[in-house]
Amino acid sequence: MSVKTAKPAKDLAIGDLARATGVKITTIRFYESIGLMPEPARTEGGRRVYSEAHRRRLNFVRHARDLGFEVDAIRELLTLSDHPEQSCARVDALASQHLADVEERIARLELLRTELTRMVKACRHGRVGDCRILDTLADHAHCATEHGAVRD
Amino acid sequence: MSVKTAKPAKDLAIGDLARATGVKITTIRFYESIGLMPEPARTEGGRRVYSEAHRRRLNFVRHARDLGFEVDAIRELLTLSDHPEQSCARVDALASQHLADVEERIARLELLRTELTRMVKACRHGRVGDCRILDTLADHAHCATEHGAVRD
DNA sequence: CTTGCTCCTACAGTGACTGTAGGATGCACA
DNA sequence: TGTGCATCCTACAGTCACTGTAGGAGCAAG
Repeated sequence: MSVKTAKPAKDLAIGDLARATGVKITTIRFYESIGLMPEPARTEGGRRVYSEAHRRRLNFVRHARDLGFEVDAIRELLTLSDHPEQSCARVDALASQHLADVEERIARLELLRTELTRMVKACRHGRVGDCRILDTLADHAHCATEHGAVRD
Repeated sequence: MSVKTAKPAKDLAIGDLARATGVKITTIRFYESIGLMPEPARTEGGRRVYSEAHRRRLNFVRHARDLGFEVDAIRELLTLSDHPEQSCARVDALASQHLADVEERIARLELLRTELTRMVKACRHGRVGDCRILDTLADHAHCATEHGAVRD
């Protein structure tokens, strides 16, 4: 009763994989060098040959990076997804922590936005000598970001 | 009619300057190496000696960094502030551009927050094999950040 | 056989610092 | 005058997640 849809198991060159996932060739090689992607098979000429499993894994990595997860977190998520019987509490914790980080960055950036908006509005478009923006930078007596700067 | 308050013109060691501005010693030396701070005088033993002018300049740099300005922008702001007769249009442009950058980053992070919140809420706290978070990372059919990822 | 695209390795560069090693200086106190 | 210790010095490697470059080799079509 085996179905007739023979899986093509199509091999992909690194360029094909790059196009299929939207990850640059150099980045794929970089992911291999840091162990995010396994070392693929090679042709006789030494070129990398990827499978569908590689494509799925790289998609996972890319999506996690798009969501801002750090490489170490992605490494852990990949390990976790290889153990489907375990509790997903750790997955939840990683995602929740990342969400908290994102929210903190938003909060800091909103303080920055407030301060910068005030600065820009104060500008009278005169000469540098009378510039309120530079005054603010020089004096900085009342800055919203005084305790705990942003540092991106 | 000269006033009696003789300016002390107090010299500062690098550690004093660090305490006065909240910038680490290593960072002060780094700013000197990239030309944000001028090379100070030295004692006979080779230690850096700073003046009040240095302190003011370093405060300016620190405040600008706290507000997220990049080093190149700060370099330009410093140059501008040395020419008080010029128009401050360029200062305004730098600050406005930076504000726009901050707002764009906020917008991107808010998309991220939406997506991450959805992911975390979908988690059923079961086993990894049923994890919705990992599903989202693997499939990623409907991601808000599909066009233009964050990359911090 | 040649053209031109794809791919290879190895390494340096990015930004804004931080950390470390190994040694010199300078000042207070005995 | 000695000694102990905080402060300071230079030089360089490490951080993060890539990106860019140099110099060459593989491979398919014309």
